[in-house]
Amino acid sequence: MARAASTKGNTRIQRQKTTQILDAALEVFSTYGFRGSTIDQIAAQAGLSKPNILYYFDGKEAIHGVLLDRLLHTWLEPLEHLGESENPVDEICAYVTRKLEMSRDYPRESRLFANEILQGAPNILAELQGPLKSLTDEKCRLIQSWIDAGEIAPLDPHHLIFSIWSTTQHYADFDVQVKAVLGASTTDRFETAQTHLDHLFRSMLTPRRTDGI
Amino acid sequence: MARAASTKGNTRIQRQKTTQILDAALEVFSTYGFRGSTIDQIAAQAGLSKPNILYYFDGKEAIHGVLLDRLLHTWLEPLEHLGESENPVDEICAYVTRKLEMSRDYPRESRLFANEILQGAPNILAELQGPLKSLTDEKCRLIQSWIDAGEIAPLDPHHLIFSIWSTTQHYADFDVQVKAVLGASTTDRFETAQTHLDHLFRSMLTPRRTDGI
DNA sequence: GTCTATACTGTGATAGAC
DNA sequence: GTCTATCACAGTATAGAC
Repeated sequence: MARAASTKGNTRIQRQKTTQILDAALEVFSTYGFRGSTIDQIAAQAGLSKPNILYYFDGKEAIHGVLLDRLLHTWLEPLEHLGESENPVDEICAYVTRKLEMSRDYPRESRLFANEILQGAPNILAELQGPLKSLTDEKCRLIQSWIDAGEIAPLDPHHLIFSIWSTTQHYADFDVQVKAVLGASTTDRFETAQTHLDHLFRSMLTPRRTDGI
Repeated sequence: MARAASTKGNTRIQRQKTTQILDAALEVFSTYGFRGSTIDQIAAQAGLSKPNILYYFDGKEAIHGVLLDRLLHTWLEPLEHLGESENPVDEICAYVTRKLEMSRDYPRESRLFANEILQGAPNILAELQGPLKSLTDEKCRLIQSWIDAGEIAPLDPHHLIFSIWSTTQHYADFDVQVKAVLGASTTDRFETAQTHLDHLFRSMLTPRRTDGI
């Protein structure tokens, strides 16, 4: 994977402009996808000239690559902290909450990731099969141990995680649809979603005496 | 919305080729997005020449428009049938199953839709705010009546629907990630998902005597 | 109706002045 | 280090032969 980042990060102004460009690129790439974005758009968004962008980065692909690199770190971080306290149900629900907060606070990152996966993950497939799979497998073993101890209801850990990812990221990736369907008064959609998702996963995770439903 | 479809559908061969082109375009658009796709790719996929494609459709956008039109009809159809039998919980779970089957059988349509929404729904925003919202609101009133009758647990109907859409479509839109994380033996992922999602929503929907969790 | 050849436009990237 | 001007190419679409 060509991940040729900007080699210019020495002076204060250089770091400032690099940040400025990456922020603009995140805005553009997350909205229009990689192919749908042009350097002109990024330049306009950043308030810089096109050649100036290309002075700081070795082309459009390089900017995209840097964004993806940073993204993966940010994205895996909440999952890494899963299981550091005691109560398993609360622990998983806290992870749900954290993921939903990320959809609210970093929707552009979520959409950048979604765009990449949707189109076959051409640039991060190796990371998915490597670091992401390792971390997920590790957390699935933890969840399985909670199941074996009877602390949460029996379920498939991998699919539980898929459900958490999909329901929370939906509020960032499909925000246009969410707002269209909710119509007026969408300002509290994240609060309502929080209550709903907490209820959803708590229902499923809480063990019951009568196992059969 | 420019929805200039092919006006050529009279002879047998014309209908055949139109279908052939639309199928090829669905394959390409769903994989690379609108901007990421070229007429060359569609032509190659369809086994036709580029000018031949443009003889049948008034440009790239027209093909995309026809696909989106057909998609919306297909996509809303399962939701329209929600509530035609008796048991509310089974009814909603059947809808979940139907949606999951669609992710399995029509992943390209799902990704085409996801691509469009993700990038702000430039071509179907009106349909989301109109037909989709109307239908969703109607079904939410139905769900609310089930809640009022105590037949399912109290919850937010809109967010329940969001959860159903996101969890089921995840298996089409994020299939690359699902397969990467599951690693080997991913052939039964839809069966496992089916069991998991049925359990997930059934847990949430089934009313309890003791209301507090 | 379908093809070959080609015009036109948008976009990524570079050269060279300042 | 940053800009203006420009190149080179890919991609949409059309003209005209057959």
